[in-house]
Amino acid sequence: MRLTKHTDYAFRVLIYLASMPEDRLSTVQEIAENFDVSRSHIMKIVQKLASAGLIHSSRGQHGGIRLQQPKNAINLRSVIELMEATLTPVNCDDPVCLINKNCTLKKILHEAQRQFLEYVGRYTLADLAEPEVSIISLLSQRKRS
Amino acid sequence: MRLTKHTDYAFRVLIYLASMPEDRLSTVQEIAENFDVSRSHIMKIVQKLASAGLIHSSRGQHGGIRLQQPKNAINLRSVIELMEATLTPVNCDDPVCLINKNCTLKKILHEAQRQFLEYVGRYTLADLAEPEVSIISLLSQRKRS
DNA sequence: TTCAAAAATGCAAGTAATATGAATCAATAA
DNA sequence: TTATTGATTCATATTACTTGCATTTTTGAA
Repeated sequence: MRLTKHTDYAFRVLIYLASMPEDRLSTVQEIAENFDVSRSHIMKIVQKLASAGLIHSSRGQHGGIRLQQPKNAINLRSVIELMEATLTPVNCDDPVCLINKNCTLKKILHEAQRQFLEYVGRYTLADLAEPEVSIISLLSQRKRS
Repeated sequence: MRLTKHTDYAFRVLIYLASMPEDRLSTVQEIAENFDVSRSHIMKIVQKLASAGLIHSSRGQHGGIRLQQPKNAINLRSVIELMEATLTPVNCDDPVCLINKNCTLKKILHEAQRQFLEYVGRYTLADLAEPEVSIISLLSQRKRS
């Protein structure tokens, strides 16, 4: 009962990009170094985010990535739904549960899950950015140490 | 983002027991056969449920297991909290996230998780039992086929 | 007292999902 | 044409989950 690290990283990448000046392009390399994770790994997350239209990427020299949408248009729920492979709380079919048809439990759990997502869906990336704390400064602190 | 099968099985076991006459003792063997899962596996789930006081077990010949509490006293939330190893939506410390301290995301996700549990907590095992559909009959159907 | 049934426990291993990285390809601007 | 950067593919590591086997302990019944 935990989000995958992919989802976690996706949020971190988005927050990172959101903390940058809008016109600045970041690179996968740069993010990977700051997060201390391999380039290819971050790339996978970036790929998904890009193919979903959340971030924009451009190749070539002086290429890079940036948010494609305004911060307040990137809903947290959509990020979770994009990144998580499974979002159903139980799998009644493996192994098949004979109570299945009239199962109230399934309904309850699904509704609870729906409420989870509904709540998260009230927020956007804009709600995560805390202007008074620059992430860039935090990251540069790390480099110094 | 899914409950473990342990939790799933725990619910199935509890529903099974709840469908039995109160004075009847079921055995792990019997449940394992009906669910088509190994005895030892069901045993582990039963162990946890027993040590938490949800079901009562007695050894020896003519021993077995049964609910220890009335159906309406067994809260679904407590079952989840008992069975799930991790109930925090994200792990900000692995790898450590530098945004950590002022992270609004963490707060949002935790609150969403809280709402999930709060909702599930409104129901008890009694809400899952559907008297008009006997589980026992469903199970015997399976045996026939 | 002995025996059989049942839970309790510990050990080991299989399996699937997740997480990670290396290497290579393709595009683009200087 | 070359350096930079995203895109893609492949392989592997790791972890959590799942399962089964073997043995022990308890308890009621013969």
